[in-house]
Amino acid sequence: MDYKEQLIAFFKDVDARCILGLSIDCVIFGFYDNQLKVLLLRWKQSDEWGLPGGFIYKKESVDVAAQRILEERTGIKELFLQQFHTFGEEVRYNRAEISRKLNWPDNSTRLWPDRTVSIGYFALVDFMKVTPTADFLTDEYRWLDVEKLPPLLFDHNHIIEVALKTLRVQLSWQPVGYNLLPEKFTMPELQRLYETILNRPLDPRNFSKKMRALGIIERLEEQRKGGAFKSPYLFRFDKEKYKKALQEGHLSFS
Amino acid sequence: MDYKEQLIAFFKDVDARCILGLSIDCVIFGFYDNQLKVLLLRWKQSDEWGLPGGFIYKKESVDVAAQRILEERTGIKELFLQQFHTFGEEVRYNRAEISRKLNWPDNSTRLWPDRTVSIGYFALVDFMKVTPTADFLTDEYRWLDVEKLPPLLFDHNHIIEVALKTLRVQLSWQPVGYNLLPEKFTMPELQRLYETILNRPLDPRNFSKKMRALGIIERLEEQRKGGAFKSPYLFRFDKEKYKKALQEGHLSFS
DNA sequence: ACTGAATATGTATTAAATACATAAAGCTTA
DNA sequence: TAAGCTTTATGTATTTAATACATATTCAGT
Repeated sequence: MDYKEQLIAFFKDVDARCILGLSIDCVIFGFYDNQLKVLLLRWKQSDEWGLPGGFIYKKESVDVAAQRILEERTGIKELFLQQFHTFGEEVRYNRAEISRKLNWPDNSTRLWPDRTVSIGYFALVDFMKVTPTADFLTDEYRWLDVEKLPPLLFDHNHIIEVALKTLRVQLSWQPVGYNLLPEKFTMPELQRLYETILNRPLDPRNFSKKMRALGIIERLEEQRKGGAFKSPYLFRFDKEKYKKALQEGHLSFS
Repeated sequence: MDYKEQLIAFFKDVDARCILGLSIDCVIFGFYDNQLKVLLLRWKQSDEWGLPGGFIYKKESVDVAAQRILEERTGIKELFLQQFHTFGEEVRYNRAEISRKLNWPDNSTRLWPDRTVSIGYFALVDFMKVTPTADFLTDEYRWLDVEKLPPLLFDHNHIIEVALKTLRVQLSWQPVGYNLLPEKFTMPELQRLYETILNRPLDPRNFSKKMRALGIIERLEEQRKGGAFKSPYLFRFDKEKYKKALQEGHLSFS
């Protein structure tokens, strides 16, 4: 089977098994090289980038579908995943244009409805734990800096903007930022993460004070050796205390 | 045409003109008698209550559809309306059960998909400006106290809970509460609104100080006469300043 | 004019956010 | 092996915001 035949078979399958006219788009955030990244994919046989997404099985909740899609693409099971907005503009894409850009055989590739409503989820993942797995629709996965995105397919630039805005609000509300770091991290790493997401510098003394006052991270005896300079202490996120604090509504961060 | 015929015709029309498997549910909040109310409807020929909702035309954005549905039902054009969550559980209702409860002719009333994903919007309206307009599907509209809701159809109790939670968070973030009051209101009225939504008492001196410090309401010379006691001053919401403050991100309220 | 029930308001206290500077560590290289 | 460079770690004073709290005023009704 060549690509075109595969495509046709794939969409036939999707149209049979999935809800029509409804999709999921995932904004997967990672943090690396002091920059906030989004995991994007390049469509087969094209130079077009877009968000990983997928469809919802007829017998599957939307949340479960989002989890499934993420797992398929990142290999990660446990992650911070949250619905943030549903995109229901009348015109979110031009079917013919998409077909052309993606080198799809013709408009009849599938029973595409004229429009698709898409439910947006964003995920916060530990960059290092992700092994993006391309499927036959995808040539390549790449982490791109959120500040330097090319024009993406569909309304994906807009979706990422909304996700980012939501992330910023949430960050000032609860310390979701942990999810972007490895299990053990240093205080400066955490600070740079916050600085990156909030897009402003923070004072190291005040930051450290505040984070530690939240009582949901613990400092380990261990230090990170091998850096060129003074060895920083490692910290670990205390999930138990975090959950407890969340339930009691004590968490807010500005 | 009797009701059953009307129903069949109606759903035939919906199925032809609207997106299948996707709906909108509106949680319309109002404030009256020192209580937060939700506008609910009683379905024709039944004792079952539920949220007003509707479907999205094939050529209509979801936001516009929500506005349209609200306007149809409340007569209000300008209102605070916001998408808050999309409900995509696999099982949100039992088609047979609903048909039975609503005395619909049989399961073939329409080409109902086995499931419907619903996009939730909530609206904040000035109770007094609303004239609920029943359509042929509806026997009655009624404002019910959010704290004393009967079991509703579908997952509507759940939807209201999520809306309420969102409203509380938003209230502590920006003073959306104005939208629930008439153009001119007194400080104690505003305070009781906040107390009701946040479900806790507030100190009148601190409350007044804080609200006035936000700089988005103005005290009028006018006082409300005729009450049995000391006449309270009237205040008015300054939309211009509010917008400006929002843009500059100055607004937060806890 | 007296009563009752709500309105209006100021100050002191506490807690949180902010501003700010220096010493210590660890690798590099001279 | 000492000096240098860069990063980490940390405390205190100041400002701002949140909280706690009590009394005089108004006006309809009697």
